[in-house]
Amino acid sequence: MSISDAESLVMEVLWEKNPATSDDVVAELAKTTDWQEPTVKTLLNRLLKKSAISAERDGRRYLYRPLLKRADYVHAASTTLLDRLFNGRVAPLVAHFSERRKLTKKDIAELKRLIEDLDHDR
Amino acid sequence: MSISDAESLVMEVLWEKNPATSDDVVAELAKTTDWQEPTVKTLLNRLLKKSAISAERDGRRYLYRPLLKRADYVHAASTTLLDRLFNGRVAPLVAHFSERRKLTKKDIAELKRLIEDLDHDR
DNA sequence: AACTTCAGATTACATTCGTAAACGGTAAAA
DNA sequence: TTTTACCGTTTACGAATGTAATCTGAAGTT
Repeated sequence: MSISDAESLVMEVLWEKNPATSDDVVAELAKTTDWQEPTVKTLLNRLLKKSAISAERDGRRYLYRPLLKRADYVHAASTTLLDRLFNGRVAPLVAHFSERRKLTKKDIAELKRLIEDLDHDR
Repeated sequence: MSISDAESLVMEVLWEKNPATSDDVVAELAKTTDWQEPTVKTLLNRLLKKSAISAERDGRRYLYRPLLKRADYVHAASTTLLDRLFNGRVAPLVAHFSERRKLTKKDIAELKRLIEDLDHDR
């Protein structure tokens, strides 16, 4: 069962603030979307049904927590993209962005360090 | 108007064989999916409507050609993912795969060369 | 000229998604 | 204790998507 785009915005909020009440989530998403309260509640419920989050009663409300870890979600999404578009490999993606001149100086510096470190400790 | 997952498989075929008849596409996709002929034709029509491909009459059939370039599609999809998950930057994605030990030796070698080249010609 | 075939066009239909309104029960207030 | 408010639950509904069957018209065959 996969997380839709809209649902992933809710997950992002919970990854930032854990746990959160539905009001927290509504408030946070109001900053970046036009979603009404019922919309956010629907998304919370769909995520519950998918076991991507948990809900623990706290008096009259619930505290929602992410069950799915962000890193795992990121990994799944990234791997899917790499598989579909770059034969599952990272270097071709970097090459693509390089060709398009979309690597910032910062990117290049970071990549350099990364590669050096990798080369060393092995 | 965006290209759905199923539609993108049709595009991949057209990027490989350009132009292609619907039969070509059906035959090619039969290797990797269970799709019936009408399914593929529906997808071709939806892509036509989206102007992602063109159709030129050739006797009784059509020759289909991609209008959308693969590199552009790849770029749009990759950018969307980077923006949503890595603040729009490439290096953090590479770092993520590095942490997960998903960089192959080949990746590392290629990245090294890439970075060296980038460092030089500028 | 009538019959058949084949490709594209039209129609179909269940599911997921985005977006939200309406309902209902329990805690708080009067 | 009756009323109100609030929060979660249920229902809604159009658009997109995955998947395909059926219709139609023109081309080929007899």
